[in-house]
Amino acid sequence: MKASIFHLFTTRETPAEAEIASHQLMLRSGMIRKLTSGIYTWGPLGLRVLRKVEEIVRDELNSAGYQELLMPAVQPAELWQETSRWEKFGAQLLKISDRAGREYCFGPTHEEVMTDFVRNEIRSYKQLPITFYQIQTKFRDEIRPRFGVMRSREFLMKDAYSFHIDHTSLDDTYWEMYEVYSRIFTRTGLHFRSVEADSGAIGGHKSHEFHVLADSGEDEIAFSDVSDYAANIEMMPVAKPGYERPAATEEMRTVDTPDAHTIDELVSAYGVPIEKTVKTLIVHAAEDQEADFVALLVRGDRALNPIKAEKLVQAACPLEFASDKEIREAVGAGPGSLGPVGLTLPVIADQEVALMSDFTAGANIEDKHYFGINWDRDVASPLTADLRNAIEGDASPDGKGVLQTARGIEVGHIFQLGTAYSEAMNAVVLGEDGKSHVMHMGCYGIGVSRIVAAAIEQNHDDRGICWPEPIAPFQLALLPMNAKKSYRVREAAEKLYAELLDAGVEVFYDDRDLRPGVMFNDMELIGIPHRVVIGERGLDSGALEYRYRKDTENSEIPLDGAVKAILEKLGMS
RNA sequence: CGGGGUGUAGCUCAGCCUGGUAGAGCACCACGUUCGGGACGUGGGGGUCGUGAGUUCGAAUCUCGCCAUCCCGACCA
Repeated sequence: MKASIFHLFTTRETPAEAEIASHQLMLRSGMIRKLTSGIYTWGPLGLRVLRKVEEIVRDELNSAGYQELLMPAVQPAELWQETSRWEKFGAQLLKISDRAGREYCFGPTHEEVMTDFVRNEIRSYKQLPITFYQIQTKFRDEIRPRFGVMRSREFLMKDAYSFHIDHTSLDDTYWEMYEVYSRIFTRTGLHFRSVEADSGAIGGHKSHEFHVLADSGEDEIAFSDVSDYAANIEMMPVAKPGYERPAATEEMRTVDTPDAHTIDELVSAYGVPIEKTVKTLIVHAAEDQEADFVALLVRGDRALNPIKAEKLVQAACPLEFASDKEIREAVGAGPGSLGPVGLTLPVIADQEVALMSDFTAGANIEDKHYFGINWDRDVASPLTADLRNAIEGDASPDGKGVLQTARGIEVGHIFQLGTAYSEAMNAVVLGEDGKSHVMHMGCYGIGVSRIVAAAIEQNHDDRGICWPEPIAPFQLALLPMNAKKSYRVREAAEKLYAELLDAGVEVFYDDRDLRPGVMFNDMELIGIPHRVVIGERGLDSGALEYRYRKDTENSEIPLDGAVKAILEKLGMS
């Protein structure tokens, strides 16, 4: 590709709207342009990267024997009503209607359409298992799109669906897909980690996420420092503490605490050790409960895990915190003065809280706390559950080692759906026994456009992007110095360019009449992995200059046999 | 949805407080000088100042509404 005919539009300044490195660099390099909130155009440069990622995904899935197809983006409401998701999916579902007033949505995912396709196509267990996939534009009306294509509303996704006669077959394909995903992410050249995950609203049984590791990631994952055990922090269980509750040593007493409405204030103003504090969170109760609210207790320095909390039978799902007003009406005191003693609401304590003694919590009286509270003596022992987030240093739930944490960007997710959709949509096949069987299903997603952003997040420096070679927009940048003035340079560059193209190299030949500094900066910004410079200086000594994007020093390549030497650098010989 | 911020040229921003008829840098066009790490000079094109109303002799500037956009939102108990 010649730069003179390629739309390269780089900027020196960082657009004000971009917060994180990948978003800034994608805008500065001209890979993407925003059309409107959460909706982006992929420019020629960005599209080359997107296509590279897509090709790796497609190639591995095809190799595994899965079949590509392409489904409509616009889907009729009736299909979604069959599974009740027309309502359940909520505001993320972009609903549209046609001229006759018929309702549709722009597909955020394709379980319904795929299940409909398969129930019409597949009649016999002999045709199973079968897996279809597509690479297609999805739309989810995110509450808060951000970070460019990292969390956009319109995005490119690979979604695959497998269909099975029974759960055993589903399990086989699930683990096969797990391996395929591992190969895909390995091939992109990114550092990733798979973790056990919450299957979330989609439901189902088993689920794993694949995360690209990056400090700016929105997800936190936890893993054992010695075993393979890893899970999203959302669902990482916390092991029951192995110790007994210490005996009470203090009497419970009421303390006026007008200055303490937060745990931090309690600690700083009254010298209470934070691990002796308990915070009380009031959430809405599930509809079938007698009480309207439930109190959840976690230690003052712990974070409530909302996923664990909403799985409690007593709590509403999705989790909803009580408002200030509701708390005052139900308890008689406001946030900042709440605690288990004298509380008339059902109480569920984190398992660790139940083992605390001599602790401090709000008195349910405005501006008062109880110090030296002990279970059984001052207040009945509560129901307990695992309610808090795991943190670094906790024992690994598999009993091996301690947990470490890292931040990640979720780029892949695989689920065992079971029969949730096939049952609702009556997707059945005839079995060996001559009877109808509801098919078992798996679904498997990869955020293709998100991978591009994640790759940059993981691979950049202060000069720009440092593409992993498998997904770089070009392999090599060929930069002639002052070609307009020097016939020799121009000739040599043109010749080398032609030879490299012949050899199948994806070369970006910068034939623009620009000062060298501009070329260097552009090439480093857009992150082309290999760079070859041709100048008068080098031609005099019979050499080309070579530099790898992540290096800081040049090396020389003899002009004689330069193509062969370059191919070696590119790993193509 | 709640809170906060911002809307002025393609981009980054100044001007607004204290009303007087729109600016800079980058980018773009032309010419010249430059030419191995984002050159310089001269000349030029480009903005109904988000939008609607109001106040005023006069509004980018003051007032109100609307729209768009960005950031934050259990961690408080």
